[in-house]
Amino acid sequence: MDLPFHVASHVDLALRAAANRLGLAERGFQPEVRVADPAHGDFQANGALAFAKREKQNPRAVAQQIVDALDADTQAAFDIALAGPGFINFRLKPAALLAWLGRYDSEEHLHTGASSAHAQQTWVVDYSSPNTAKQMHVGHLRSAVIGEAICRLLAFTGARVIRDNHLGDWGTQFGKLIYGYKRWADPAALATDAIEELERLYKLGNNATPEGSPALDEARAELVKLQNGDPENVALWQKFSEVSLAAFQQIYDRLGITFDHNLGESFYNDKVDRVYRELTETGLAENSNGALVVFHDEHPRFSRNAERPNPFMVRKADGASGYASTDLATALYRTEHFKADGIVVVTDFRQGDHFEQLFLTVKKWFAAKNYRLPELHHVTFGAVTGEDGKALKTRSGDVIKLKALLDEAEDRAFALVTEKSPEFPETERRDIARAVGIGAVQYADLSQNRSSNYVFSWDKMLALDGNTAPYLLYAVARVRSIFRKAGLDPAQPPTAGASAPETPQELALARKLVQFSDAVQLATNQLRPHFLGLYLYELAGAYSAFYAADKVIVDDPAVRARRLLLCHRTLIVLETGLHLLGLRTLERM
RNA sequence: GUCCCCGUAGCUCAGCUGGAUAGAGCAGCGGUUUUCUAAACCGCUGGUCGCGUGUUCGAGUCACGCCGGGGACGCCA
Repeated sequence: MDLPFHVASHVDLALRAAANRLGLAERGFQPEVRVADPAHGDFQANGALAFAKREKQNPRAVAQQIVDALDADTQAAFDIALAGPGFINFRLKPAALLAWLGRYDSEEHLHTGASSAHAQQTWVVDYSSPNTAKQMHVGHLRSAVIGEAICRLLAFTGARVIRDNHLGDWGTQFGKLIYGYKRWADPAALATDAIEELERLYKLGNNATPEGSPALDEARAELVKLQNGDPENVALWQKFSEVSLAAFQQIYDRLGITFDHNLGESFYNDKVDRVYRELTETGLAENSNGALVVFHDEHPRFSRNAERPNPFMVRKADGASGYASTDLATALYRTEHFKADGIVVVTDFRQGDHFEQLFLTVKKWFAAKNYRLPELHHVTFGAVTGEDGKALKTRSGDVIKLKALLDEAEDRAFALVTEKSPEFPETERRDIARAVGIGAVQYADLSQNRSSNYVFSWDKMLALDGNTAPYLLYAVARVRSIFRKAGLDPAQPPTAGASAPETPQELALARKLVQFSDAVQLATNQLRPHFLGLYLYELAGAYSAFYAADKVIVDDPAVRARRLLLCHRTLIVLETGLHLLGLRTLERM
């Protein structure tokens, strides 16, 4: 039989069919299939327990009944056993493992297998989103890294993904920047490191315009001129944006990120009037102290009756738009223009309230106007701290620039590569250092549950053991090394005549490989890339154990072919998975 | 005051819609290489899952209440 990519869903369907034949389905039987502890099997179904309890029957008897009613193909593919109070354990037989591995033999076929989950869907992912005229710093790292991984996971599972960089390119800071620029801009500095110079000019402008000073009035006048379309200031603002994007792109190139759009806040300037109008005419928004706000009275936090009311500020009392209004306009634009089925916004957890209010408002607004409502997800993440638990800073207390952080990662990785593989030519060591260093920084973010804070530690992320990028990249290099030494092309492994996995390490590795589909599904459904990272770590561990126990290049052709097959499938799954997380893989290291 | 996130081994962290004996890495102790990358592998040691009550056949996971850390709370984003 042909097992599908996602074997757990086959088990689920087979159990449902069996329950249906027994008439249990209409009484509410749910299989409850999940990946099992390897001690028990590959998958387990727990549904008989709850069902039997509800029906006041013996759970083991119910489970046995269902097992007996399973179709012949499923019975043939799995060793099936009852255990404990009524668990049904499924263990893929070696032949079935081999059949699955035979079918999913390339990154492309893995993608085909996974792509039904979000087929025909469009997802807009809003991530990174730095402010223009400033350098990206360490605080921008997580959104970029996590957001990119989520994009790749969604695309791998079949979605059309639109990467949208929602730049902070509009706001009061531009008055002060223009004020500073017009007085102190240094053309030479602008030519060499424009963004550095813009930061300097903003600081000068900010320091020169204290509260209540005439200079502040001048800066505000510059902002008003910009907002009213003054050609000189608009040209300056455009220059700031271009310079900023060019600087950001240098970072994005190193992280493997390419945005489809850079629709910043300024893009929505002319789209907020419609938001005001529709929220007012639908009665969702109201005037409060001169501002246009939305309350959500059903929600204790956002009710007008809350002890400290926290309304959603759609328009400020002075008539200016805030980010609530641009975010509302953004949600509408993504729905209407991109036809988004899902919208994902990746920001840190401190903006949780804002997005909760935003989504509540969008739901009511779209319902009132009869607009189609996409899935809305706010993907949050915790803070990055130093090993002292405090915000990450340089020794002198400054914010760490992202460029400097990535440079240091590469430098440290280069020192490691040079220590471990001094015989490699320097250009190759530099290249390896880029993949290992940047990958270590990315993977440190991705290997951990994004909800918690994470402690930034060079030693941990560059460690050669544990759940780190170097360990995973090393596993890839070891697989490739076997093919290289044997003079074989890993793109065309000689796996014909492979026998089914046999040794404990072969079986454990084969089982792990089949579970790739579960890891992808879990990581994508929950928008939590660390589930995939954890899986890859376990896979690399299973491979290392196999590597130590079972020699691949042996004389027996059937054994050699099956071990090469396992090596090859490990290679494509590891590489596919690492690429999904945004890492670059290596030939050797 | 209201709400959100976090609290699991000495340290850093996994633990998915409640499931079987709570798992890794580091640190500590002990092994493995005439054999495909030892940047590896294997074993041992290490836990009142912050505390309490409840729901359940079953709770690290759910509910409620405390304790501790971080955060948000009207015109910044």
